[in-house]
Amino acid sequence: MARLSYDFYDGDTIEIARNLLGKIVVRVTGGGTLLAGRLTETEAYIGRCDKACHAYGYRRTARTAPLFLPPGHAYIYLIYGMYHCLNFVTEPEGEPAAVLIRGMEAIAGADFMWRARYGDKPVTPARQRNFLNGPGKICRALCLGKAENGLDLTGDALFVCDSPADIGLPELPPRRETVRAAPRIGIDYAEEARDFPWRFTLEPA
DNA sequence: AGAACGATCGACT
DNA sequence: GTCGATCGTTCTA
Repeated sequence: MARLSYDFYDGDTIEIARNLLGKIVVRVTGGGTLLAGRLTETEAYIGRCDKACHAYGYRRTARTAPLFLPPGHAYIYLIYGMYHCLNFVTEPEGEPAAVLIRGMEAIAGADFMWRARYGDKPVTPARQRNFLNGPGKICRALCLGKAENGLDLTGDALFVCDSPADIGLPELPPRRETVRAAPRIGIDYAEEARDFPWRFTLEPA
């Protein structure tokens, strides 16, 4: 199946965060279930210059080690003791940086993801609105946790492709959309980096 | 060894 | 809008 290669991730993190919007994240679970979502929200984190990045100033610890892997790997960490966040490692190897995956629309395996998020709870408008609009929710839906930290994004368990056709699904109807840049969420401690407009969302034009 | 702190979420006023 | 849950990671000593 066609997927984005190493080269896509080997570059400027902000550019990649924008370029990821509209792309299809594909996850194949341990049980072989195909899950996919269209990316609608991302954030850039760059260790070299960004106090909000876990690897700010090239800080290298057990947790940040995956950020020093070559571009095109997954960085997944536990936050607030109960949620995981998925990132794609970017920049040339040795530059710790990544794109946080914050939002997507279900493309494949929606029923499986719903169950992973809500169990048997019934469908409600509120749950539909809040289905996949946060980093912790996405990891829950895609069954991503500590075990998947460091995964190679050119492998078969987790990757990104340009369109649903790349995984044998029908193309989506074209939509008029624009990219909005805004300050990132939940990093008020990060001093000047708090205001960097490195959060990108895909919105109706 | 102990303390402080989250790149969040869902329940609730 | 506010607030508590919950625990691994990191830092200090």
